[in-house]
Amino acid sequence: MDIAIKALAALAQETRLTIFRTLVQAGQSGLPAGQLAKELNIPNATLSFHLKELTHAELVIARQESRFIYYSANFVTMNALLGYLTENCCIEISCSSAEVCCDEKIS
Amino acid sequence: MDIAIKALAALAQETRLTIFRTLVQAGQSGLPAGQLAKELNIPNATLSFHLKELTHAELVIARQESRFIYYSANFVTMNALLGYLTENCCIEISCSSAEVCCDEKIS
DNA sequence: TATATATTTCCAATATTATGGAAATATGGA
DNA sequence: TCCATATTTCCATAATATTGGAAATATATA
Repeated sequence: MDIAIKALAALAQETRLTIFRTLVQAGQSGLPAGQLAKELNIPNATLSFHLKELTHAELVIARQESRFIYYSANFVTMNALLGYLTENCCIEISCSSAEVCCDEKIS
Repeated sequence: MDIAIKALAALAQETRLTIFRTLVQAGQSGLPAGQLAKELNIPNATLSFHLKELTHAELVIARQESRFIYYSANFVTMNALLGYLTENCCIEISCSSAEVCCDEKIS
């Protein structure tokens, strides 16, 4: 539950939801911070703050690559969140296995 | 997106997530405010505040019944939220129709 | 109408979050 | 080592959220 709350809180903010959606679209490889900042027109300091929040909620993964830091969406956590919400929405209601998307079996 | 953010923000808070989960378990009929307060051991004023937040986010529905006000989970909004998250998590990834639960076809 | 019960509003204190400029830090290449 | 680039930390400010006690409101029953 704590994990779910952290993830929900991380996504419940326009700037961060936009960042996350952009990263989802960018796929597994993700994007470097600078490019994100340019693309979304967000000051570096602000972006850094929000990326830290997302990373702390484990919704985003950072990896260093030469002098760039690439950020990418963490589909595992997103899956877990959807699973949690689905379970807690479906209790005692015949709920067909609301299968979750974005399995790790990708690439 | 605005709607999603409101719903996420509403659920991203321990007290409210607990309230919501309790209401989900209570099913369609829901629970009166007083019983919720007793059950969860939350001061009336605090509960009222959070119920207002949840109602404002359309995650909860209030209906008057004699002198009680029954609150119940709004499965339609919850479905929409799950749909939104699923879509925005699945872009460009072969994602089988992650069918949503809790359809309104109940009762 | 008077009374008991249910719920909300009001209020003030406290805590948390968001923002962006400027300075600091890290990294790789010349 | 020195320089340019990428990213983060630091800081102050402003905005927003959470909490619960007390008073106000609504509703049903006698």
